[in-house]
Amino acid sequence: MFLLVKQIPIGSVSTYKILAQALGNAGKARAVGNALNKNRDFKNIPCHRVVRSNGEVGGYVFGADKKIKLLKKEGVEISNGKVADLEKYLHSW
DNA sequence: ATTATGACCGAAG
DNA sequence: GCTTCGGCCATAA
Repeated sequence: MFLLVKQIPIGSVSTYKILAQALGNAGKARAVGNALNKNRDFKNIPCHRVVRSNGEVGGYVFGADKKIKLLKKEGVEISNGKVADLEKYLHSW
């Protein structure tokens, strides 16, 4: 799964749900988020590009605000703690 | 083995 | 909009 997250290009995001599907484990989004949380290999993995299916940024080890800032920095529009246009920035496999 | 927790999701009220 | 609930799975104690 880490490889998948690593593949997310700059300026794009993905959701826990989609990530789960990409792994062939639809409906196991919770496990995905859990894994990211525990591992938090921000050295290798851009966890900040993974958001909730409803567009909310979700959580982040260093705080959701940092996550948002990073995303905005990469060109993803965030408004009110949510991705402005999820469809546009969504990256899926 | 069992229990509890969590960066989740969808449906229902 | 909101909250609650049931269901999912991985990890830790």
